[in-house]
Amino acid sequence: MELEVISNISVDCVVFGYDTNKKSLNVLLIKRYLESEIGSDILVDDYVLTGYHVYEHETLDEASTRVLKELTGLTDLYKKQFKAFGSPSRLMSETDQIWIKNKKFSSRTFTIAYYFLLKTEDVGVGSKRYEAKWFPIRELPKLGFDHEKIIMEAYEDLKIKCLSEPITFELLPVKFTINDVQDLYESILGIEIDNRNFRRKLINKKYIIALDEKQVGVSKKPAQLYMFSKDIYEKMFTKNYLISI
Amino acid sequence: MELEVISNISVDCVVFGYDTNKKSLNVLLIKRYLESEIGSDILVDDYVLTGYHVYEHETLDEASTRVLKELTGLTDLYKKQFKAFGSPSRLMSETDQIWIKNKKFSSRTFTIAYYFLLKTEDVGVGSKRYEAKWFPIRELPKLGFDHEKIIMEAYEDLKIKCLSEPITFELLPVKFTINDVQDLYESILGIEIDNRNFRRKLINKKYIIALDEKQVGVSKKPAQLYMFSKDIYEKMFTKNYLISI
DNA sequence: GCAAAAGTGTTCCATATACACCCATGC
DNA sequence: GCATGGGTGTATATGGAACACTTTTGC
Repeated sequence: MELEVISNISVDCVVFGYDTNKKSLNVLLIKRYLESEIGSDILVDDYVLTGYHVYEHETLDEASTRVLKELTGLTDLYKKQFKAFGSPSRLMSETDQIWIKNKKFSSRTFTIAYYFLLKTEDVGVGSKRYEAKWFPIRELPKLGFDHEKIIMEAYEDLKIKCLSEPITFELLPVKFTINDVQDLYESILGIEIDNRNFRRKLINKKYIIALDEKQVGVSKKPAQLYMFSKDIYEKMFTKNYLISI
Repeated sequence: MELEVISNISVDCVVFGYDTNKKSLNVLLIKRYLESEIGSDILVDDYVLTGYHVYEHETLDEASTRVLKELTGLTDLYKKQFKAFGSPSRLMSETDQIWIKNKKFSSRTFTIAYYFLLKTEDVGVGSKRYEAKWFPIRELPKLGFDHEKIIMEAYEDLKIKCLSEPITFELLPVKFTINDVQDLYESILGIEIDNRNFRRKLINKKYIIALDEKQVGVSKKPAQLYMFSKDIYEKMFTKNYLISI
């Protein structure tokens, strides 16, 4: 069977990358640029999410994994399908229409949106044929299609999810300090957290394991390093039915 | 513009209905039945979710609302889009293929799944051209397509969601007793809850309002009736950032 | 020695949990 | 008067929230 794309269905990937040094939660975006053939006016110049149409033989999950691998080379990342977007008007802005006509895409395309979690440093941006760039979640550039909406909905989902599941460790290096984790939560949630309470809470978790190692090469007191044990977490996990409405 | 359906995209609706008297959480399903033209063998005889293809002019939300209105006559229900399903194998069982060929549907259809919450008693089952029937969530019949999977994923989502948002009141009559609410949580979650603790918890909420009314027509001590005030809930609502991982 | 961030303890309060009996009503 | 489900109180334990100073290191 030939590889055949389904012309009206795509996946779009919101790639969240955390930069531990800059304490910045970022989104990976791709340049969208088009000049007119005559006069070389700039017709389209903005950013979009990475995404592509789904192939006939693929599941949605496979399509999203493929798209992400093409851009970053990475697989086995944390991934969540969080919402489908299919409003008739979602690709109807003037620039979107110019783009779609140029690329001969269908103007009624439904997209299934995923988000991925990784460390910003794990992506060799620019090594690929795409012009991809990290943007802090609070400093997004002009975005094409309905991608700003998609990013914001992914972010809302991430904010809720990080409160109840240990997905934050997908955004951190294997070895991290307690303060790294706190900084990350503060970045994601946009709040301040009391350091003493937060430390106590984390250190008491059995799946947060103190290593026999400290930071090196820092010009201050080197901090204790920890790791997260998914194994222990999953073994301990017991569903709780606390009703908090 | 003519009404034109998008042949490879549908919405499917998991309709949850709670029966306060029977203390039963139910799912509304539609009979799928087909006999062979010669010999009248039964080719297809099972149940499916209500759903239909999306029209060109519609959003996904509008399509789901339309489908639900056609079946139940109801609008303005609690609704959540919870997942898209698009595996190439999702409609590939033998009976599904017979059905699809008979109905001339596309065998690679993506569906965007929603769930709805309502009171079983609000639906006049049988009043429509569909043969629709309620089934307790733990006693589902043989289901076509991948609809058992869809229902189970909707149910998992509902279980999580009812712990943190007051969506349970969508499943109860306007006036309810505290024990009604407890029974509902026990039905959804499949657990037992301590009555004294549960009562105290609920009665202390400002948005649970004691009415000047008691049950009538019961052959026992009539219980105090309460209502839920969405207004008060929303005014009081403050996002909490409790990290419980 | 100084700048910079790491690390540390205690008190108070809210809320979850465990647990068993009396009460009001309709029949 | 009795069956049925409605309704009540207390003690304990756990964990969150508030709060400020000392320590360690590299330079």
